[in-house]
Order: sequence, then C-alpha cells, then structure tokens
Amino acid sequence: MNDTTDMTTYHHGDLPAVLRAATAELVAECGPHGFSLREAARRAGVSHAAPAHHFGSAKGLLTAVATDGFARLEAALAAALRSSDDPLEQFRACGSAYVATALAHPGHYAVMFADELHDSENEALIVAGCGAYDRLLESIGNIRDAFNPELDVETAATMAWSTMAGLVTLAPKLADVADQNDLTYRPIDELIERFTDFFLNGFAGAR
Amino acid sequence: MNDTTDMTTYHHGDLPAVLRAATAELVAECGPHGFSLREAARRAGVSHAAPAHHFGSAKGLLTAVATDGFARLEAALAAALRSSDDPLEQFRACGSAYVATALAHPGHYAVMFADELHDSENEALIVAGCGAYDRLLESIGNIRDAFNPELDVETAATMAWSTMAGLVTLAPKLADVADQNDLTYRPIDELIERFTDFFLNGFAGAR
DNA sequence: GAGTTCACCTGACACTGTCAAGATGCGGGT
DNA sequence: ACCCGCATCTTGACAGTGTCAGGTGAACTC
Repeated sequence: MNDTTDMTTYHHGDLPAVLRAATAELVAECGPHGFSLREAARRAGVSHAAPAHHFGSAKGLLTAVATDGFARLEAALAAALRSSDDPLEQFRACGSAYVATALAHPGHYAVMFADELHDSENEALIVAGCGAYDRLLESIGNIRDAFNPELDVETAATMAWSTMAGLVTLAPKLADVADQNDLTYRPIDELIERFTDFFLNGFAGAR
Repeated sequence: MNDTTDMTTYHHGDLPAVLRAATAELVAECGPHGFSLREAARRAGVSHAAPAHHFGSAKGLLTAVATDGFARLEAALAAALRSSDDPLEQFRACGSAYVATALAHPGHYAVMFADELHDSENEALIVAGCGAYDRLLESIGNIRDAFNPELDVETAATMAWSTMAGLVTLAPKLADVADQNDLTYRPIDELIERFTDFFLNGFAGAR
C-alpha cells in the first residue's frame, strides 16, 4: 500500500524535496523577502503552479522548510547532549551546536523564526519546534539536577533560547556597529562561548 | 532658506509623516510581509506612486519607520536611566522600557530588526540604532563602575540586547508552546523581570 | 484494457513595486 | 503683476508575483 515516503519517483523524482532545497537556497541568497514561489519552481525546473500542488501555498512551502530546519536543529542539539557526561559541557556544546547549525543553514534558520512567513498552527512545525526546544530543556534540567535544585528550568531555558536566537540574528549588525566605532569585534563563536559561561555563572544563584 | 523640516504644509499637510504612521499601523496589523506600498498610500489618501517621491522605494519608507522606532526606543531607555540613581534599578527599568516600547509599537519594532526590510546602510538608521544601543552600554557601564570593574561591558551589552530582542520576538511563540504542554505561562513582563535579575546576578562574577 | 487518481501544466486574474511622463499648485525673482 | 522654476503628486504602463480553474498525460487498479 501507499507509504507516503515512497510515492517519489514520478516525472521529477522527488519534487517536494527539490522544492524545499531550492527554497532554502533561495532564502539564503536573497532573504525571506527575496524569496518567490515562482523562482523556486523555476530552479526546480517545474511550472509556476507545481509547488501549490504539494504545499498548498507559498506559506506551506516555507512552513515545510522551517520544519526541516527545526529537525536539523534538534538533531544537532541531541548530538551535543550525547557529546559529554558533564552537564556544563553539554550546555556549552548546545550553544555551539545552535549557532553552528544556524550559520550552516541560513535559509532554514531565517524562516524558522519569522513568525508570519510560516503557518504557526502547522502541527509538524510545532512538533519539530518543540522537539528542538525540549533538548534545551533537557540540558538545563541536567544542570539543575547536578548543581542547583532551585533552578527554574523553564525560565532559564526561555532566556537561553532567546539569547541564542538574538545573538545569531543580531551578530552581523553588532559586528557592523563595532566596526564603525572602532571597537573590538567579537566573532560569534566567542560570543556564544562567553554566553554559555555567563549563563552557567548565573545558573548557580538563580531560582 | 530651506529647512527640510519646514517644507511640510503642502497639498496634504505632512505626507511623509502620515505615510510613516500608516506604514507602522499596517505592519502592526498584517506583519512586514503583509505590508504593501500601495496600501500604505491608499490609507494616506494619495496615489500609489506618491510614497516613492519622498522615500525613493518601499525599502526607503520602511527604513524611515525603523529609524522612528529606534528613536522612540532611545527616548524610552534614556527615561529609564533617569528614573533612578541606583545602577541596578536603572538596568531593570531599561528592561521594562525595552519591552514596553516594543509592545506599544509593534509595527515599528517588527521593521527595526528585520535586516532586509530596511536599508542597513542608511545613515539616519544607523545613528538612531547606535543611539539606543548606547543607552544600554551606559546602563551596564554604570553597573561596572559601581560593582564590578572587571565586567566586560561590550559583551554584557551584546547579550542583554540579544536576550531582550529574543524575548520580545519569541514570547508569543513560547506562550503557545507553554499553553499546549500545560506548562505555566509566564507573561513577558515577568520574564523581563526575571531576565534582569538573572543578568544582574550574573554580572557579579562575569569578566 | 478501461477508468480513476495523481502529478503537473497552461492560462487567467488581481495585486505588487518601480519607472516615465504629465498635471498642479506654491514660492521667489523681476 | 507676472511668470517661471520646482517640488508635489497623479496617471499610465511594465514586468513580476500568488492563487485559482481547468486541462493533459502518465501510472496504478481492477
């Protein structure tokens, strides 16, 4: 019977996958605003209405790309958690993994946190997003268990998540500002390292 | 002689200002993606090509709105700094002021941090952005002077700025997630309060 | 081998941003 | 008083966009 993952080889091979890849590439090049459904179709070598058949609308396609991005992020964070037994080291690895995947897949990342570009109600997207976030909760939960039972994991995770997202999106702008003011420019890797140390420092006394 | 701020009362009164207001309102309603130059012109009661004359392009108009937003933010942060003599209290007030202005002017805020929607090279925008950021530097500089001469003000400001930006943009999404997982939902005001306490806690031992 | 379903195409519509060219009214110089 | 220059805004056109309706053909089912 029909396994949905098997109905691939038709005219084109696997058009949905090709379209998702083309979209990510296009957004990485031209930004979410420069993206165009027709251009994505063009790059995939199909007619302008082909994407709609698989994804319903432009938003649907972008939603699928965002879901892909969260899946990648979850995988990276999961690997970071497995990379060590020390909760502090795990958290540092999560920070590095977050920024690494964001920079490696800028097209995905740009869509993931642009609320109105994707359909926030989409179930697959929500599941993928929560999956990635759960890894961060897991990491901070490990820290709580090992060092500070008073730590409010929810709040700490919210702030860590926000800070990582903010750093990644603001880093280029901050670099520009630093350049123009003759200040020392800190590459984002170093910022993330500082960030994790700073947070781990703060975790000790937080409630 | 021509003072550019005086050439206001013509056919329309002050069309640039009306257009900026209409744009902010429109973005607040429909998001940056739902914004349309022609719709903004429509709301201002002028023809579809009128905005181009004052702002050059859609990006020019959005840049002006972003500049407005940074000016408002700087004013709010400056007021927060004046609100107390205690550096810690100043920092808390900055956090509250940041989120308050972001929520009070969602249209402006959405454009301010959407890198490709405005012209990042625009000088007025850069000046306004740096002006607001400088207030945060000032606040954290006061903390350094009063409590911890080892504190790296640049790095601390980068993280505080990123966290505030991240919190504001992610707050609604995190609220949804919390709702669906039956977790306790923290309103953003409380999150900001926690955030400032957490950072102040971290400042003590940071380098 | 006929019929149904899926995958994709063609064509059309209203909408968008931008440009060129024209109208319209204010201000300053004579 | 007049007129000219110029800033302001309009009109019209162009290419490009997302989405929908309907068509075409391949592939699987029975």
